[in-house]
Amino acid sequence: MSEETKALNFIEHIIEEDLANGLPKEKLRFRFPPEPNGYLHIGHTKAIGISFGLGEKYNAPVNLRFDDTNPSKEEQEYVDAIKRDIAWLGYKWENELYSSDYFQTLYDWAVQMIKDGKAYVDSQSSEAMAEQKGTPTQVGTNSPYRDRSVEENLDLFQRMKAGEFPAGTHVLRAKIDMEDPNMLMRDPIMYRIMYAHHHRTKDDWCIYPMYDWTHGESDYLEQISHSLCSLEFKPHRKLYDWFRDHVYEYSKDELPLAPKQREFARLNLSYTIMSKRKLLRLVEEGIVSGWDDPRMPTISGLRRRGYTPNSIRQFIKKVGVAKRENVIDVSLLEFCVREDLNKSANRVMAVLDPLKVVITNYPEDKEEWLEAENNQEDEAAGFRKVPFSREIYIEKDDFKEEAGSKFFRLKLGGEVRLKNAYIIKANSVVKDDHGNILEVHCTYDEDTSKKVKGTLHWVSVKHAITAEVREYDRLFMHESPDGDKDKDFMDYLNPNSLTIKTGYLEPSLAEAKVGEQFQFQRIGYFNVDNDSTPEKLVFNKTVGLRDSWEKQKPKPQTNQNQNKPKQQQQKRSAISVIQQLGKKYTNLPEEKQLKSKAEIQELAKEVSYDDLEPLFGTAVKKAGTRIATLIALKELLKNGLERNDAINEFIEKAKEDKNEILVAEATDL
RNA sequence: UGGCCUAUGGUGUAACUGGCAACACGUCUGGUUUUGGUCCAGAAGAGUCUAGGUUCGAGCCCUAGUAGGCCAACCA
Repeated sequence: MSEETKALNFIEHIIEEDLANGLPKEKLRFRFPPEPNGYLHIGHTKAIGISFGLGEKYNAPVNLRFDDTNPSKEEQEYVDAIKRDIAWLGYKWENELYSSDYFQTLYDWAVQMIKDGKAYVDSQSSEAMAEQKGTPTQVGTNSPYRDRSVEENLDLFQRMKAGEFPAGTHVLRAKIDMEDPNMLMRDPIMYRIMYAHHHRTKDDWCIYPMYDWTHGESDYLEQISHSLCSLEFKPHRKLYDWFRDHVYEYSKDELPLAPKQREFARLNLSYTIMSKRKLLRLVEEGIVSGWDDPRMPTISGLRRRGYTPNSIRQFIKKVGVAKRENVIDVSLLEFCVREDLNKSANRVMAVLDPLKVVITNYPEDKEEWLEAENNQEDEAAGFRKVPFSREIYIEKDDFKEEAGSKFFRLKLGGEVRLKNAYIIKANSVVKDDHGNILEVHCTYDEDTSKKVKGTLHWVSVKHAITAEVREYDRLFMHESPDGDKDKDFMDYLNPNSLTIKTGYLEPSLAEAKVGEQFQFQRIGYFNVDNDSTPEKLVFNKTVGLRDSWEKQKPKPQTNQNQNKPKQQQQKRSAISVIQQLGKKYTNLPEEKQLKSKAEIQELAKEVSYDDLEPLFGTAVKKAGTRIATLIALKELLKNGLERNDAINEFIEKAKEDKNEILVAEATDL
């Protein structure tokens, strides 16, 4: 195994370090712990990719554990969807587990904690407890029940479990420190009473453990070595460790490994939302057709849209892992699907916005079946036949009566190649009363060896089959729809996120099956939607082809006002740029020094003496800054600045400096 | 009147124990091409938030500041 020293992310560094410090490689174990209360989305794929990716990299097991401690929000439907999505991405979990499997162990440990005086039953209202909890900037105060005896706590807790109390009357709390600056340490709740039906444990329990008391302990029970989660759980780490250290004392003989939690920044995608609650709202309010609507950022939505597992895994690989907040541009995701589909999708011809072309010198009854290559990127893809006849459709955009030389599609008097067929020349147009073009009349030439600049896709009118084609645009018009706290994300909905067209397709598509993917040549990648039937084909546009022609045309209107954000990073003052250049100056190779020097001289024109004088006092050690200052000063002197004592002193000091460059700059003064 | 985390080209990530900032996307040229796609060649774009300090030498270490994020659910 030749270790090519690939750049590691910070989590991999941690693991490598643990390994180097004696953690046996066989002890490595990870987990992905979704709560089954919604569908997985593109943000989750990052967490999935990290933990399962690590499992693949180190050949370590990865558990799929459903964090199902809140029966009121969780459902079997979500469990099934989550499993389907992870499997579809191509990941294999070692065990399918549920936090609810550990309820009894958790309970036993809790009893142990009570006996050790580390937990107590509180019997106040949630309001009273919230009040005592304090605020981030204000310490909390102890509960009046904090010092109940062990016997009383034990009795109460058992009776909570037995169902003797109504919901909300008692809770079990860890006894930690109400003055801890970390609010999670202020006697966090471990159990609450809930008379709810659990999707797995049914009605066995009426007390349910809270996240903090469940999650870390589940990790410990599964002997997870590295418990990876997103940044907002960072404050929980202190509590994670506190709970873990206690149960470790109870069970270290059977469970020798103490897991550690580490946190990474979650993924954000521009122009989309990632909150399960908000996605649910889109579903419930009928904005989208369901969790798998192709416009949804859910995994099932992306799947239906035509994204491939491989493209999503590539995407996750490319976005990397770090600890700072980030917003990934959707163009990266689009790049990843195109890259994948380019290799695998067969090319076909489809016209989505038809204009009829009549080839006047082609016999009325004649038809030919011409050979077409399925995918030039894949030799094995083979060939198929496409029918040609006197009347064909081309794309409306592909014809103009008159156009400049930059437009190398069809224009009157111009020639263009029909993909897989002949070269045609446009001679005249037929228009209706309003001047709309109805037909273009062309003549064809059988000699296909000619050099012509443009190539168009087309489809024979007589042979064309029709299909419903759904084109999607981003769901939101704002780069971060939920970024503004006092603006509802629904206000940014894009009313045109779905466009339905009738497409005219080459007949080979008649047998296309649900899920099959194609490149409609010169347009984009499309797949057959679930709604498709043999009687009525339905296609989704996955993503358009890169289009360098579109970019040259003047932008229609509204969109892409990239210049708007224009972050008001106030232009940095000339003097501060000079300082910065100076900082580096002495480290630069000579060539770059000259460049910097010229730049400083240029900037000096915008600098006043008052800007410069404070820099005379720069520490002797900072030779670079002094050089830059001197260069700028010389420029000012050249432009008529009078010398004064401060200047003279600065120059004299420069002449005596040990730095040669500085001395050299000073000598000619 | 707190605590914790973060700060590198437009975006995202790199830079092994300090040694003149790399890769990808995007952008712009040019070439090839029966897709204005793909592919190939090349370019521009940051001197690493600011100010001090340690060092022969700092994006990496220290101090202070600034900016952004997170923390007050019987949610996870």
